[in-house]
Amino acid sequence: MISNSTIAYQHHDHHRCLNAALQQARNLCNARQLRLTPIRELVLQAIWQSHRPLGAYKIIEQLAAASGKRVLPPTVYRALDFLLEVGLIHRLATLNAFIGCPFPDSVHSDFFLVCRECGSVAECSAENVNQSIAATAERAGFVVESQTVEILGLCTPCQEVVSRQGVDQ
Amino acid sequence: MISNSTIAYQHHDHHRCLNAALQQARNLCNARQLRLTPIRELVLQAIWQSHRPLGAYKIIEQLAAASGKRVLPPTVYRALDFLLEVGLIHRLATLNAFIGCPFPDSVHSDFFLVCRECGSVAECSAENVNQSIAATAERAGFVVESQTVEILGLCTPCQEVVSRQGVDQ
DNA sequence: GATTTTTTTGTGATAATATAACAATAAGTG
DNA sequence: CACTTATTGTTATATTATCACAAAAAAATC
Repeated sequence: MISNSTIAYQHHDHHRCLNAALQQARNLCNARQLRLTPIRELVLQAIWQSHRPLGAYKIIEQLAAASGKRVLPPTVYRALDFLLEVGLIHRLATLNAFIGCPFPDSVHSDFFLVCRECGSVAECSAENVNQSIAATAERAGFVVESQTVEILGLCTPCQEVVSRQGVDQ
Repeated sequence: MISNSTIAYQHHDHHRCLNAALQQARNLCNARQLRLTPIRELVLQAIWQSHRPLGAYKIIEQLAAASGKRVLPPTVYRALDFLLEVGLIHRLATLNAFIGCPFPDSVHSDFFLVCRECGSVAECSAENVNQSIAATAERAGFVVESQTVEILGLCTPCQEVVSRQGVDQ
């Protein structure tokens, strides 16, 4: 299992996440002769502000607030399309929002653990999940091409918070 | 594994699906003292026109075309909310569309096999998938509350069609 | 280095999906 | 019947996403 769940839900020096992500993105684009233009990098940066997924219009607000750039929807969506294509970000279908990929170098079909309390999302790549899906699909005569797996629940820190609230009531 | 994949993707007498679904819905609502009002039933009927998921605005068109009813979005969305709540339909996050539940009586956490070629969707309930997800989530210290699993690929009949097209080119 | 081609971005308009707020009606209850 | 609750009607609007075409920037070619 590959996962960033131990980091995503805990207090941590998030600048390191951000910087690592940006550096990885630059390296990856360099290696593949892709252009990480200023807008694309700004969008990626906005998304990596936290481990909470960000909607396209929130990104627009972010860019306006942080860098004074006023970009319009098509520009942001084009940057998002690029980042999705390259694998630097993912789109969460259940949230209509985007999140940075912590391990963009390895090809993986992954799933997401969405905490309903703090909103943070961790990404997991687990072979047994992929295999059980593929096996079950096969039994139905179905050939898998891509999968969307998004799990809603509670991360470790929020489990405590919620159970305390339960006790208090 | 519970699944309607053998029916959904094949030619079949779909009236039986439709009638069975409507009858199940009436029984279920009766048993639970819920009101399957005309609009709710019409919406359910529209959704069960096929095994292809239907968007909310397509449902509105359907109702206008089939029964001459001109309903507005909030009405349809309220009917959809009711049907979702009761478990008579599901919403597919990747498609922003709704599909009838073939086995609404049993509580299940299920996943969906979406054929990219014909658009039909089968529903599967497989314990091994749920277990592998739960187990992997647990390893990440995450408590699962609900899950969204949508698989895109090719159903059995469409595999043949697509491979023939490949040969022809 | 100037010209051409390709890629990327800007801009206005609009499509597609979904909800808020409040009024009107219908159904259930004492 | 009077009253309460649940459901539907209606207007307006929020949210997410795309189309079409012009402008600008970068890359490729001569």
